[in-house]
Amino acid sequence: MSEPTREAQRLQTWRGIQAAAIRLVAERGFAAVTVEDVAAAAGTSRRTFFNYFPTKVAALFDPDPELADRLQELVDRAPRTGDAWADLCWICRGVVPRGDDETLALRRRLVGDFPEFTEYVGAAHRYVERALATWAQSRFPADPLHVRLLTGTAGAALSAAFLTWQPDGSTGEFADLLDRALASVRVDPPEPAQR
Amino acid sequence: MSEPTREAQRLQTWRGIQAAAIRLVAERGFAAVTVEDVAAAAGTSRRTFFNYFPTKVAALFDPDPELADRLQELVDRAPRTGDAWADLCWICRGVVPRGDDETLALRRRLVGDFPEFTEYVGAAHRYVERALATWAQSRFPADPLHVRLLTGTAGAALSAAFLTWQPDGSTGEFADLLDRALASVRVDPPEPAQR
DNA sequence: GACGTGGCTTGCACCGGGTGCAAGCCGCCC
DNA sequence: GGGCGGCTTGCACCCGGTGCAAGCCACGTC
Repeated sequence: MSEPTREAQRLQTWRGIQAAAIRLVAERGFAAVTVEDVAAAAGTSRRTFFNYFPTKVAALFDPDPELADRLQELVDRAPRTGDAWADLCWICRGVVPRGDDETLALRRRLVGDFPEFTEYVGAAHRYVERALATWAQSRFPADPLHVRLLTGTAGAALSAAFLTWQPDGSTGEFADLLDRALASVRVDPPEPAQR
Repeated sequence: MSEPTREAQRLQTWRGIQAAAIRLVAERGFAAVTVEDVAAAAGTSRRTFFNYFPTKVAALFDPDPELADRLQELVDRAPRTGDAWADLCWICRGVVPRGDDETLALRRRLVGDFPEFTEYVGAAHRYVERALATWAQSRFPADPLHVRLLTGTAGAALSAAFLTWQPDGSTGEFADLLDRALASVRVDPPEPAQR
């Protein structure tokens, strides 16, 4: 057997746990699966589960480390035109590559099958929002209202598109839906406070 | 003493628990206060606490029943112009009466003192979002994307304004801030799916 | 004014998510 | 080969949240 370097080992168990979590929850529903179940299915201990994921929801929605890297890169390369909202949309579009809908469909089906789950959808995109937030923050350090409006609105558009999208294809490709959602919303710099 | 009708009694303990919760959390922070503490401070039992509030956060952010009634009334009276986003803004503005900033300031101070708390802010406005959602739903039953964009964006604006507002008055009145937030965002009907 | 119904409270027992701690295992580097 | 340090695991614990069943008492009825 090849040398199981520590890093590779870690990535592997990370993915093992996430895969187990998604599979089990898809089968039985969120409430009917305990962390212990997931850990066992992934061949680790309950305690180890929490070494990798801070919460049960995180196991379902935390982004694959490689994807997180890609997101960071995206943020770094974001354009800086005069239209901040347009730039933000550019990043959002980059988050969802066309065609590659596999895990997205899985997660979306989770929400469809178990509606109680909808309240976690916000958390699902929170890591994107965090990235957007640092971007916006670096761009408008003096205008916190603008920063929060930009990131919050982008998050709303993401969630709206995600919830409206149907994994059976009846609503078309997710990327297109997200485009429509982003196109119908606008955030402009708020006028400065009364002086 | 006057007759303690059941309804009045109930409202009183509801308010007692919420007041105790806000006070204690403001003093010690969210994590350092247990449900048992709150119940004891309110002079009831732990179990009763959960008869009134489904979760610990709810005790802090659930709207006073009378306020909830007012919100419902507001939704019923909302205008129905051709501009749905404008109508929605009208409702949002009605939620926050000018001048009456007391409990708002209390809650805002909570977030200021304990930043870990920020993630619950969304939950804080969720009851508003729910009301907006039914309104939007009744208005655009055939366009779920539009419905979700409207309510999600409105919620984002509310949260952004709430987080940017400073209870010390340095950012002016909350209602004004909310106005600026709402004014700098727009949601238009998404173009229909490709056909 | 007595009485029974039913809502509200409460204690109890239980589940399960999340955490600190300390011991052990083993890849890695010197 | 040997020690350092990261990763795993079990254990004990805290606390949020829930079902249940018993008791209490306001309220409507006669």
